[in-house]
Amino acid sequence: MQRLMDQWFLKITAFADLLLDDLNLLAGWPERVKIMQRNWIGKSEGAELYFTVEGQPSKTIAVFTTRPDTVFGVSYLVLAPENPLVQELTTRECSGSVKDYIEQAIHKTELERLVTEKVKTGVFIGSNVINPFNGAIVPIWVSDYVLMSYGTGAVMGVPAHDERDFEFAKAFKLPVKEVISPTGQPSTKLLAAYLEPGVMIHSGQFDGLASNTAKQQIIDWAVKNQAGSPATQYRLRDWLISRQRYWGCPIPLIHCQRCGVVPVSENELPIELPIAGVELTGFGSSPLARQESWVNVTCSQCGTAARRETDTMDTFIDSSWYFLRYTDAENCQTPFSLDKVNYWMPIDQYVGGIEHAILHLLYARFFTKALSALGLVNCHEPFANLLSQGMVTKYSPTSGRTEKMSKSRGNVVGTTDFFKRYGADAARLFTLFAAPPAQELEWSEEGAIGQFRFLGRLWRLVTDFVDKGLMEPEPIIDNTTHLDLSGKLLLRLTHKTIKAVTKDLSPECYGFNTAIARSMELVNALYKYLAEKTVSNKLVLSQSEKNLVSWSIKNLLLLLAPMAPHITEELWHRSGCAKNLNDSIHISPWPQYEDLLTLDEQIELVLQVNGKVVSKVTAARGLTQMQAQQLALDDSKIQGKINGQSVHKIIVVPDKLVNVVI
RNA sequence: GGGCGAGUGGCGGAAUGGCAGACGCGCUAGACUUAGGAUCUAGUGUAGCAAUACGUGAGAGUUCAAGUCUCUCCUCGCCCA
Repeated sequence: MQRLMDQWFLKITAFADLLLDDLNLLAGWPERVKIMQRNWIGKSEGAELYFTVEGQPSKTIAVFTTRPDTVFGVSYLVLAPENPLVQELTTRECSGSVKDYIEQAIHKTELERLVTEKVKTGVFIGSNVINPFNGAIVPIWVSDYVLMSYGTGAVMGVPAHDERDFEFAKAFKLPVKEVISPTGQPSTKLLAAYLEPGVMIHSGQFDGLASNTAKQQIIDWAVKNQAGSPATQYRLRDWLISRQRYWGCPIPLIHCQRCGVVPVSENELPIELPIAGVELTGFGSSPLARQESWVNVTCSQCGTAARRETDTMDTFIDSSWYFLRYTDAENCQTPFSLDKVNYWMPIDQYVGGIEHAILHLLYARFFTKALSALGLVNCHEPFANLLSQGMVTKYSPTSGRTEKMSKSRGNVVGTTDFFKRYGADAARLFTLFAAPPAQELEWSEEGAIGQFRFLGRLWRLVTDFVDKGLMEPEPIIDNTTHLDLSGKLLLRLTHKTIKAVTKDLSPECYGFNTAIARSMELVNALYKYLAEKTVSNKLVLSQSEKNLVSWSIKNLLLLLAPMAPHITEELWHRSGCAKNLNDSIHISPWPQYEDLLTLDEQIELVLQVNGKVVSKVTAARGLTQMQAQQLALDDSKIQGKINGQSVHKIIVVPDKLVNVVI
């Protein structure tokens, strides 16, 4: 059941164009979020056309349409049940059926009314209108597929070129008049609405034009003849902020008999919720309305008795600007100061769930634009970069499916127990490792324990090395460093890892999962290297090798620090890398790599015949095209495949692959 | 019904148009151990003893070369109606 109520709205529609256009400024936002916002705002351009009521030349009905080019195909007009014109224009003979119809229509929700598959309902109200373009007399109907809140609450019915109108006409045997055809020739029989552009027919002086061209000419004609005007509609509605709840920020307005609606004066703000004697019954009016001592106040303008507004605000209000308060949280005078808010805003990186793609992010953008228009903040957009992370999911025993983690689904995992057993670093590492951040993440206890094991490996690697007295807190790697082949490989892998992790952690990438995988590879390689250098249970390293391993470990810790902050800090101190007790790994400079040192001396060249891998050879890096070709042609397996056939061409991808096409 | 996204081993997932399956989980075998749900080593896409063949939802196309680009279809998810 719906009922009519006076409520408060914020006029977000006044910013519709700005909110739409400025999406183009948001290069750092995911495309799909911008698309959702665009659809939500739903700008459609077209015209309002005026139909004069037959027999009442002073009365016209305005309809909004995106397809003025179909106006010659109008076979009826439909009013929304709530449209006041229904009462005015219903004839006495029709009043009974119209009244019954409206009675049942207002009990339906908007969603029910707009379902397209649903059988169309409606009744004729007895009056007719005149089509200003061709003078045709068409009947006025009332039907619930038209909403009062969109456009003018009235639409023109063009069954030949609109799906819903087609259904409606079929249901009530109304004429279907084709006015646009793909070929310019009338169709023999229309089995469905034709929605595409085409050539105008049965449209008087517009016949033969392309329908897209005719659109503008029809609007021009309407303007010249006072039969309409260009118009733009938005799907976006004004933001209803009234809630009939106790928990919420009171709307700071007073209803005065004499002055009307008056804002509460600034020195009386904020209005606090009454605490004593509040009953939360869940029935009837807002609990606040029953708090007489709170509700009864004096008008801040005239001083006579008045009543407070008892609606509270939508909580989206708070989330629309909290980030501005964060810039100046201890300010007692104003919500935030200009210099601080302008120093920090816009936010470099905002992270939020995809479920906020529309409402929260649109409202926050709206607030920023409104405050910007008032000169309270300089930026026009609050969030420069947006990462919309996926939801955490888990198998739910109640439904038997993997779904969003929530209390109601009974698939929540408490962090406290997990932290006690495995630590916060393991939990953090797992959530970063299990999937890329934008994707859904399925919680798995086994997977998280895997991260715990990895941290154990890291811990033993570092502490064993330190306990053996081999750690050099200030390792020097230069041209006095002499390394064997496996030492060179470890040096190179460390440079490669720094390069890869640095790229993975950059805002363009945010590949935390691969960053962790790279770090694991480095840990594995360090174990392998140390095992290789252990002879009959004794680890023997030259000074150069001690420096190498120390340097590698130090960089490894730095790379992992953002993702496993606690254990890396502890190891940083234990390994003597911290300068003093107050020093921290988290303020240490990020590791540097040398591109030249990431390159392998020997590479594996893949040899293909017709795109299929036939052989692989090890070769020096940087071979010329000719050298690589020759290498392939000399290979015995390649020769076997060629087997005397003529070679059409050879494609060489330097340092990667040679493809012999026969 | 519309919009958007995604389909890759037993599982989560890697892969500037250039060796599909990095890394991890799980599993298998072994070592160590009083013990193991600890640790270490090796193996692990499918079929096959093997050589090899086949493999990224299905089908077509572009290309010397397609998980990746284009088209059609199927399934799932999210948002909207």
